[in-house]
Amino acid sequence: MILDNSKAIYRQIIDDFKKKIVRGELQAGDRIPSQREYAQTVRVNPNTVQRAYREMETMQMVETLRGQGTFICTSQNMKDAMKQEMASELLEYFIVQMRSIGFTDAETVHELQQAMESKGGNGNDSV
Amino acid sequence: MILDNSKAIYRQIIDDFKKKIVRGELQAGDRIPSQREYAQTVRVNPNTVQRAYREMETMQMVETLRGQGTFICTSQNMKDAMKQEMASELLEYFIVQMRSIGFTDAETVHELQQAMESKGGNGNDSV
Amino acid sequence: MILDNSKAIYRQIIDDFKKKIVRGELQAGDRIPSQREYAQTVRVNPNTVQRAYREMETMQMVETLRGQGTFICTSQNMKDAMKQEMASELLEYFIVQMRSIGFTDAETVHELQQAMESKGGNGNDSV
Amino acid sequence: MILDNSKAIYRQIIDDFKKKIVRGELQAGDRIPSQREYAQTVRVNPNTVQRAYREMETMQMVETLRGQGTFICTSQNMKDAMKQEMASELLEYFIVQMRSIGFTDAETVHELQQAMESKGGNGNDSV
DNA sequence: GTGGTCTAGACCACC
DNA sequence: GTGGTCTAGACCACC
Repeated sequence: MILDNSKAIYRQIIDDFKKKIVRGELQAGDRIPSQREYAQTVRVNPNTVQRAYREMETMQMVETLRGQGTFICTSQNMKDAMKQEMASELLEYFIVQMRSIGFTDAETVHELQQAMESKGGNGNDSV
Repeated sequence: MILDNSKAIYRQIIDDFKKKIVRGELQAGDRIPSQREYAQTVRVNPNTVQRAYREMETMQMVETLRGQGTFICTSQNMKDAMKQEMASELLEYFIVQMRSIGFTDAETVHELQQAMESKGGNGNDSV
Repeated sequence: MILDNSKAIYRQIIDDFKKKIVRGELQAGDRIPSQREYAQTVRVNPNTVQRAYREMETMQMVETLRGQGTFICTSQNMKDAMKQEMASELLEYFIVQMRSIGFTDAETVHELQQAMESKGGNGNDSV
Repeated sequence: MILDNSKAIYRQIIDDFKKKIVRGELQAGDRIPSQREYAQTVRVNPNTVQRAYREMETMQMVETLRGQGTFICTSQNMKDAMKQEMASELLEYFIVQMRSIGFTDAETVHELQQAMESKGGNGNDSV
């Protein structure tokens, strides 16, 4: 994972796990690295990792089993909510930026459809 | 302007000027801050600013008159090209991200149209 | 390579590579010295060499592969253009100087032809 | 006068006077600056200027009248010789460079004639 | 004041 | 090892 300073590091850590869960790279029951491990690989202060893990526990994204480690425990509902939340952020950013450089909403939709075609379908549209 | 470390500083400076030009905040003939001024306000080394300005000169976004300053000199063609380039980047990022979290292209278009409505038109669609 | 202060060092470096390419001493695919190596041999700051290399990259004279080095990548078209550009500079300088010391153009041509003979052909004129 | 370090400074000083004489900017009888004046305006060590002036005196390009200054004293013969010498240097350099970038002598002559035309006659060819 | 060049040296990413 | 970015600061040329 690559960190930047656009937002707090612990937030970036959480968002990274969210992405992996929504994308299906991590599933309920999967073990994630220990805080110590994680802190070492990402070169981040262990306290920062602890804060991220604690918040994920509060949100019920993960659960910690003493002596065993930390595990993903997202329900389907939670995954759906996270997916919608991430989509909202992407949509918000996309709309604001396109408007700010002078595209009308209609133009933006048109450009989007064209770009999707030229980039090839994502396979989900096929029968 | 706020800097992060997601990309090189000199690149961020260039992109910021591009945005301002495409948005019409800066027009051909406008003088931009001197290298030293700019460096002071964004707290960056003058050499870094100079690199950004030099590359903008190469791209013919600006022209510099020694002893006088640096001036915007973008043609309409160049503005159009920059607008399209910026749109392409936004589209690319948006499409890739939405696909990666499991939206089909059709769903993405639908979500976009809904989000646009709920955020209010951008004024360009109205009569 | 010998540096003087008639023009910027980075320009002299670029011009030296141009000459070598036009003369065929360097060909597409050839690796040129690393920035550090070059800086040491000509006793110049690595940053100055990097600026020269970077501008050559922009001009598409070379391409750089991070971690591997910098390589000549001039097309035949580019070589022809560089050759003509160098010739133009030489011609411009020669004509201006000869005129300034009082030679008519006809006299200059005559002097040139005489000098060529006395210096021996360049081998390309012979049968 | 602009100095570079391509050759010894005193040589550059002499050559500069030669040029001015051959071009007619300086004529026999004209007074040139005192050594002290010259050293100040060109920001050069007075000893260097002295060496240049002394050599010009030896060559009989100038003569120094005690208490009055230094004066140009070139004969027509000397001017012709200097003109020819300067031409030789220009020719030598031009021929070598054009050959080195791959022009045959015939091509060089052709390019020269074309360049002379496109730059307009020097006025000496007219009736 | 303005921009242009250069040095010295740090730290990073990729190989 | 390679190139890429950035800082700090000097000195120059043009206005």
